[in-house]
Amino acid sequence: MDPRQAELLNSAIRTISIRHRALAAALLAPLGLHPGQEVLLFELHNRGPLTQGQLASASGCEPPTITNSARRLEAAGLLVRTESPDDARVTIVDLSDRGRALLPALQQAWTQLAEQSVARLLTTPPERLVEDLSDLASSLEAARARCSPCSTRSRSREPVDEGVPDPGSAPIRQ
Amino acid sequence: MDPRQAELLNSAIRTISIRHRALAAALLAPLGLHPGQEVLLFELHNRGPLTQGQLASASGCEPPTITNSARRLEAAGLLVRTESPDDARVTIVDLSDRGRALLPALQQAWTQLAEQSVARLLTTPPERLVEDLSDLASSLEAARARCSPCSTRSRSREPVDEGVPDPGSAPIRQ
DNA sequence: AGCCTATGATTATGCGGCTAACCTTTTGGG
DNA sequence: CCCAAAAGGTTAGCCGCATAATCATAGGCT
Repeated sequence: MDPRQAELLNSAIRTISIRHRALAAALLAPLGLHPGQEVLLFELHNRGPLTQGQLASASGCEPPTITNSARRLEAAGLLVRTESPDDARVTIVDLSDRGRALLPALQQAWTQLAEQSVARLLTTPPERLVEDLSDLASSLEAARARCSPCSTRSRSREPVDEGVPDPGSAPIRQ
Repeated sequence: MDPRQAELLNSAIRTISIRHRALAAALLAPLGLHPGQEVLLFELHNRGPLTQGQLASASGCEPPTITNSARRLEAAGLLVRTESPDDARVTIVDLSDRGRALLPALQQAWTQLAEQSVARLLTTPPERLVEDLSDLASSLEAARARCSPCSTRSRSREPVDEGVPDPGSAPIRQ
């Protein structure tokens, strides 16, 4: 791919990520929520009580993220976490009454977010934009699915000897 | 806007943000970089030495973010920060030799990121996707510019009565 | 039964990003 | 000339999100 096009694509995605999140923050703040938290509430609303693992995959993030976010939302009184009676490992999370009461306003904020996001489009019909974004989202999800099984290989208890860890081949860590 | 469409739009943007970042992390890790850091290096490469403030607006994030990221990149030896001789307040940041040496590999990773992002598109021509994403990015940038100067006034606020500090009207903070 | 693995969740740690508050240096009036 | 306002950065604190390591329970297999 042309490096110029690549740069355009990556930069556009970065801008969209940051600005959409900022807009979400502004619209969710009156409801006492941070961006990302609303997704958990929506998933619980649409699918009913969920295991934290289910909530993780439903919301597209990793289990530790759910642990922390669910804890905060529980402290805020918006959801309840209970131990499963069937399996002592799993914790089931569900909306609380306060959480449920928040949903209409949340739905409204969610709609405003989308409206304001596309309000200044110059050349793109919103319907086509949604289709293209969904297509891109699927493409990225597929890329992830293809890359993931390679690294998540046969986890035997015996630690695999990887040789000498390359000192320059990992992200900076301070 | 139709709530269904709004949900599709917001969810797609969320998925794109998370997955694109994850893919970037995977491609940048061999170079010792985290997603977001490459942007600073590219900007310095394309525009020459910059003030941290200029770097902030060029990279689309806030000054405190630059302070921390630039510090880490300096610690990694990829860039240099020097006090401006003209103005004791400003610090000028520029690529180091090591940072410059990293650019070709960075350019390659950046291109791979874009290629892999669009590799599984089903119905969307990549050129159109780039155009639409750029349009959306501009729209969101414009929304930000519009919301920033005015203090959220013009809308009629029916839900919350301004006057008593509502204990639930700010993001959850623990 | 006994062990070994798989699974669900949590802890620890780190990064990018943000806002609010603060410090320092410049600058612009009176 | 001096002092107040503006401008550039940093600090402190928080959140979402991630990976790696750990803990605890469930399940399978001999």
